[in-house]
This record gives sequence, structure tokens and C-alpha cells, in this order.
Amino acid sequence: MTEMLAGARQQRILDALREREQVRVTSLASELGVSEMTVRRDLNALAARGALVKVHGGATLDAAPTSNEPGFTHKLSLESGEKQAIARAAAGLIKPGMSIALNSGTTTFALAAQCTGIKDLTVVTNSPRIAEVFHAAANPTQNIILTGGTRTVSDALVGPLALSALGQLHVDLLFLGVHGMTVEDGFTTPNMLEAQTNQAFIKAAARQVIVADHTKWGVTGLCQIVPLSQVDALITGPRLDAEAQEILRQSLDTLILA
Amino acid sequence: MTEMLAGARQQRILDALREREQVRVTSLASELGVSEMTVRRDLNALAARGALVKVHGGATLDAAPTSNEPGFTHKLSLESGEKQAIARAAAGLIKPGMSIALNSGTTTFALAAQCTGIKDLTVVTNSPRIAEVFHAAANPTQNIILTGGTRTVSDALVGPLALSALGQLHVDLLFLGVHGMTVEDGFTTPNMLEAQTNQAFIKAAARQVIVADHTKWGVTGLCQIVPLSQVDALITGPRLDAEAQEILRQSLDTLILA
DNA sequence: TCAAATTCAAACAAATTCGATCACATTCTA
DNA sequence: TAGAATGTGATCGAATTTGTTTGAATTTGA
Repeated sequence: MTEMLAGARQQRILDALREREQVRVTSLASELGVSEMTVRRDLNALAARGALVKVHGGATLDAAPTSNEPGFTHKLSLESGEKQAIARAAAGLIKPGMSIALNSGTTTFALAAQCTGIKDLTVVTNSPRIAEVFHAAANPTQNIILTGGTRTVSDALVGPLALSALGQLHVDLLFLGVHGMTVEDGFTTPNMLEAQTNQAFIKAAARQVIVADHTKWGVTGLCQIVPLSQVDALITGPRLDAEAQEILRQSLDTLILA
Repeated sequence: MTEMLAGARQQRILDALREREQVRVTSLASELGVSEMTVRRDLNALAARGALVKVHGGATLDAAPTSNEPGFTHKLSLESGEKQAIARAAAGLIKPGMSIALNSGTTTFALAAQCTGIKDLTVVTNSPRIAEVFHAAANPTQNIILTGGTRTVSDALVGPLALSALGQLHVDLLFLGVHGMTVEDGFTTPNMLEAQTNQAFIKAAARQVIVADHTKWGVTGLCQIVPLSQVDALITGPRLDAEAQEILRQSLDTLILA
């Protein structure tokens, strides 16, 4: 059998990776009929191009696929219709020319996907993934600002840099995703650094809108962001039980059931 | 067998390529009954017309065998050998426990892929893509800081937020990718905002190392970042011509040929 | 924590491939 | 027909790719 061109061999590595999610140096070497050193060199080359990520013993696919790849956005669209409905209702509040802020979260991510067509929009976010959505859409009238900071496991940029950045900015409207909300503890999140960053988001916005599906009601995370009464509006789903709706109506200026 | 006209022979190469996806110089030479040198000349001519893409050992139809990523990776794969060597040499300067900075660029990206295994490393970057490499590798001993700012087409975060963030940070070692370097104009980049951000990178670092392959020599971008003499070291490839090497040796403390 | 097994990459060596250069043959042109 | 232009083959040093060795680094299991 005639030996393979180097490019074809690397292509086969990528094919194997897409099929199996992860590959081992040893198995690739025997499958491709080359030495382990050659496989390692191929993995280095592919990793340098961002096509895969090396791990000890082999390689895996990129943990966070870019939004133009099928999978990420697709997976999200399959997700609960409630999040989509909330995102649509939230997008309805945004007018061309506004400046908005989005913290990191799945609901705000769904909202971002709804906003790529809005003209003259300025968006401040601490989520690289949300920034990527706008960047991929490449709307020349939009201005996307990433706060900076260190990244948490949930794709949020937090810490001193994020706080410093948000301290320099002011937006018309903030959409804040949260992990839990109760009467006693208000809006909460499990990560202390994210809580701190979210407080900075609130300070930076003239109006605050919480976006949270009905499953968040009754949940308390580690850290309080703000009490219920400290925000202007909440957008949630109609499946939230009546008692909770009543409580929220009394605590907030505006309750929107998407 | 009567000899073939050059045009007809090249057509047969293209036919073979369409059928097989890839062709080798050696097999084409025997199939067509000509020397390998002649096949190479044909491949060069066809490559110059854009009809195929030469690779080591033969040629393929598609430029990027991966088809995964746009522009960014394509540019990298052209210089892969030299960029890889530069990245390796640069990684050799990094010790566990250090704090480093990487600006946005293909060479620094290749370097990032080499650094995911280094322990207790703090990395400051203005490239979401570089941050993503480290994040995907998920080394728990590493601390990744993204500067924030607005994103340029070349994946760099720039502007007031980036400058503000870099003003608050100090790192041991900076690796800076550039677009051009000449005696008269020093290190340059085509984007004014990136030049400004790169200057902030330089101020934030105790030592500065430029990483640039030999094709950058003699190129002048729109904006100067710094004169040659203002950085501590340059890592480039051995294919840089001798005269340029001599000039650089006189302007810089350290010139490393990877 | 230590020790064994595994994995990694640098260094060197071998094989292959590339392209500059020169020599030769054929074709074109004055 | 002489001379130039072009295409082709051959040679040789440089560059690239690949494999092997070896020691360091990492993971794993106690």
C-alpha cells in the first residue's frame, strides 16, 4: 500500500476524532501505520490550528465548539421552548440604538441569538460565547464589548478586571440570567465571583430585567445577587405557579409571562 | 508511444486529481512517463493558476484538508513548519509558576497550544481564541485572564477596556506577534487599535519577546508598535537572510533562530 | 506520599522530497 | 542554416518528513 500524504493522515485523525470524541496516540499510530512520534507531531500541528485540543494520551475535540458549527446553537434551539419564548419577549424590549448588557447564561445566550439583527446595538457581556454569536453574525452596525476577566466553568468572565470594566460602562438595559429566586433570598447564583460580577452589571444599568424560566423559582444558590425588589422587571414562563406569580407581582414593578 | 504536449499532460494530472483527491509526484512521473522534475514543474504551473494546491509529496485539490475553520487556520498552515519551531523555542523560555502575556496572532496561537501543559502558569491575552485553547485543555493549575475590549476582525480585543485591563496587570514575559519588521519602522501592525493595545502589552511586561517568522522581515504595517531596539528578544526562523540577522543582532539583546 | 508504568518530546539519524542549476534535444525565427 | 527559445532530464545540496533512542514528565496505584 502506497503511503499516505501527511495532509490525508491528519484528515483521518480528525475524522476519527469526530466519530469517537477522543483518540489515543497509541491507537492512532497502529491504525495509521506510523510511529507514535509522527502521530504526536500531527496532533501538535492540528492543535496549533485549533482543530483539536491535546490531552495526555491523545486528543479531544474542542470543548466549546464555535457557534457556526452545527451542534451548539442547534442543541440550544432544541432546548425548552420556554427559554426561547422568554428570549423572544426580552428581545421585544430592545430598540435600535440602545445599549444593553447580557451576563453569562443559557437564557441570555438564547436572547443573544435573537438580537443579532437589531441595528445600532451596543452589547456588553462577560460571556465569550455570547460575544462569539454577535461576532459570527458580523452586523457592522453593532458594537460588541467583552468585559474581560478570568473564566469560570460556566463561561463567565469574572474577577477584578470584569468589575473594573463594568465600572467604566453604563447601559440602558440589562438582561440578567440567574440560577435561583425565592422570596427570602432574592436572586441567587452558586458562584460567588459571578454574584459579584452580576452586582456590577446591575450597577452599570439604568434598568434591570431578570430572565429566568419557572424552574428557577424556589431555588437558592450559594450567593445572593440582589433581593427581588431591587430589579425593575422579570421575564419568566407562564408555567410558574399562581402563588409565586402573585408574590412576584408585589415585589417587582413588572412581571412578564412569555 | 508518442510524446504528449505539455498542456495535455497537465490536463491528465488534473483528471487524476479529480478522481483520486490527491496525487503523488512519484506515481505521476511513472504514469505519465516523464521525470519527476517535469511533474514538479507541471504542479508548480498548475498551483500558480490555483488549479491545485501543492503539498509535500504531491498535490491535493482543496487547500485546507480540514475544512473546519475559516481564514485564520488557513494562514497558519502555510508557514506551519517554521511557526511550530518558533512556538517550541518560545515555549522553552517559559517556566512553571511564571506569568506570561500573549497578544492575538497566529504565531502566538501556536505558542498557546504548546503551553497548555505548563504548571502554575498565569496567562494574560486579548485573544478569545487563545483563551479558549487553555480553557479547553482545562489545566486546573493555570490561570487564564482575558483583557476585555471590543473585537477586531483578527480576533483581538482592543480599545479602552483592553488598555485599562493591561494597565492593571504585570507579567514576567510577553510574547508578541507582529505583522512586519524593518530597520526603519521597527515592529508594525496594520491595525491602529491593535498597535495601541500591543504597546500596553509591552508596558505591562518585564521582558518582551517578539515571535515572527522570516516572511515578516521587510514588511511595514500601517502602525509602529515599537522600534527594534525597544524589545528584549526576537525569535524567528533560520531562513531569515544573513544580512537581516546581522542587523537584528546589533539592535536586540537576543536573537533566537528556532 | 512513593514507585512503577505510561506518555511525552528533544536529539539524532535515515529516507524522501524539493528545487536550483546545468546539459541536451527540439522547435521556432530571422 | 545559425541562433534563440523552450521543454525536458539529470545531478546535487538543502529542506522536509519520519523513525528510533533516550531521558524527563506525567499519570496511576498502592
